[in-house]
Amino acid sequence: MKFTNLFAPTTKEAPKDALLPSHKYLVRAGFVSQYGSGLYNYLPMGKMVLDNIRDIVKDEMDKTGACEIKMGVVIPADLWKQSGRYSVFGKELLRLNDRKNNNFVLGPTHEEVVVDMVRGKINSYKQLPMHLYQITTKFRDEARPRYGILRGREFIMKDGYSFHANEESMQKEFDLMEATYRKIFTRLGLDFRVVSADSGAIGGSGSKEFMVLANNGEDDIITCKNCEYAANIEASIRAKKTTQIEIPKANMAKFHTPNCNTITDVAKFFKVDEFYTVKAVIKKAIYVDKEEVVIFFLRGNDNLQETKAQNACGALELINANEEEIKKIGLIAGYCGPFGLNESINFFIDNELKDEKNLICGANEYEYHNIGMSMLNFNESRYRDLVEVSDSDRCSYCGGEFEVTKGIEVGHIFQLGQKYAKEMGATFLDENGKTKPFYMGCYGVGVSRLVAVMVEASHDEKGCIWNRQTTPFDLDIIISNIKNSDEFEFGNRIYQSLKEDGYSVLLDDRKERFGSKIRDFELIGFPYALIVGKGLKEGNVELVNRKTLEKTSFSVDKIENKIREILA
RNA sequence: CGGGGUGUAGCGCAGUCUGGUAGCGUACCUGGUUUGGGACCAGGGGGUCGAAGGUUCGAAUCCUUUCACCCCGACCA
Repeated sequence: MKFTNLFAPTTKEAPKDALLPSHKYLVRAGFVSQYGSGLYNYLPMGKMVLDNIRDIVKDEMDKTGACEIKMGVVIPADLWKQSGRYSVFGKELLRLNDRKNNNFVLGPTHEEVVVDMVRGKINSYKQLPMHLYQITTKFRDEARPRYGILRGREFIMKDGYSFHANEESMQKEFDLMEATYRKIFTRLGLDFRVVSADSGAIGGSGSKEFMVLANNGEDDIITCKNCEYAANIEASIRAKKTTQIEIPKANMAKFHTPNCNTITDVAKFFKVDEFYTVKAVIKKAIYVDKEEVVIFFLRGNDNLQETKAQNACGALELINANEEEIKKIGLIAGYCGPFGLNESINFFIDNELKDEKNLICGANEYEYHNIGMSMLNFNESRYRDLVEVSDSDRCSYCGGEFEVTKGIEVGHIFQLGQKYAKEMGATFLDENGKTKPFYMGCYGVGVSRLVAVMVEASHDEKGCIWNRQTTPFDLDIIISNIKNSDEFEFGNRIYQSLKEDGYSVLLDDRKERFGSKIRDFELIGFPYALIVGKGLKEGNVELVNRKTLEKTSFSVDKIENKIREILA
């Protein structure tokens, strides 16, 4: 490709709203351009990178025996109603009507479509397992798109769906996909961690996320400094919290505690550690058809993990309850405790409080707390894991210290089980001729997001630094001055020769000054540049390594073999 | 969805308070001189000032409505 034929509008200045390096450089170097909130065009080089990533993903997927398909973007709402997700998915699901006023959605994910596709066509255990995947555009109407293509509304992902006759087969595929994803991200050259994750609205269990560690990540990751344990904070577990501080032994009693509506005040009042107090977090849970106030009880020195809390009560969403709502059901903010609650009130208690004694908690009476309380006699179903793990906690596997880091999610694999097949009536006959819903797994890779992640993981103050796996071109041949006929001819000759042998080269034949060309090379970030310039008079050209910015001089008769050797 | 901000040439911005011929940098076009780190000289093109309505002799500027984009938060299979 000649630069004069390439549409690559580079700029000196970044768009004012670009914050992250990946956003700035992808726009400045002419890889992508924005045309609406969370909507981006891929310019030629952006498309090349996207295709390079796509090819790696496809290659590894095909090796596992999965089949590539292509499902539509516009989906009849009825399919989403069958699975029940039409009402559950929330505002990220863009709903629209056609001319006949029928409801449709733009596909944010394709479980419904793929189940509908195989329903009635795969009807025997002999046809299983089967894995179908696609690499295509999705749409999620994000509340707040940001960070360029890292969190766009329209994006490209690889989503695969596997069908199985039993759980073992599903788990085997899950493990195969974990191994496959490791290969994909390793080939891309990324530093990633596989973490336990929350399954979110998609449902299912035992999901794992693939996280690229990055300061600009949107997810909090807990990693153990000592062992392999790593988890998204939404799903992380810890060794049970303990304390050396003396137990405030006391008989059950009620105390007048004026002005003690925070845990700090209560602990101070009784001169005990916050560890021995019970915190009540009052939330309003939103369900498909109703709302209710729910209370979550934790240790005074723990914080509520909202995703865990949401999962505990099965709500679509948790919001803060306001004072009026709290009052209305007879609760007193600041003095709320688990004992003596009205039977109609829904509440959950953190697992770690189970059977604990000598606790201080609100008495559900204005300015009164109970002391010497024991967490006995609550129904087992009240107990859930609710705490937010922090870096002061210890690993439940090895006792090691935790570290909290930021990560960008680039892959997520789920064991869906029979959820979708049951809801949508997708069944097969097993060995005994019995009707069974499929077991399913689903597996996603954020292909367009990876374009940004590659830059986020590899750039410097001058621009992008692409690796050989993803770069649009391996080599940029810079003709310093196209009016110098020797330079122009030599540049063209070596370009033709390499191109004919299938090397990925770009010839910068623009009528620009040397400075512009070298800066564009650094901004765009091809792995290598060949400078054909003033050294040519002495029979020399220079090879530049983008990563190190080192320039090495070679004689004109050796350079081509050298390049062939490097790019081999 | 809550709080805040910004819309003026392709891009980055000034002008708005205090109404009076729409500007600067950069990019672009033409000619010339340059040619190893984003050159210089000369000439030139490009705007319904986000949109609609109002006040006024006169609106980028004042008033009302509206749309878009961005930031913080909530949210994010």
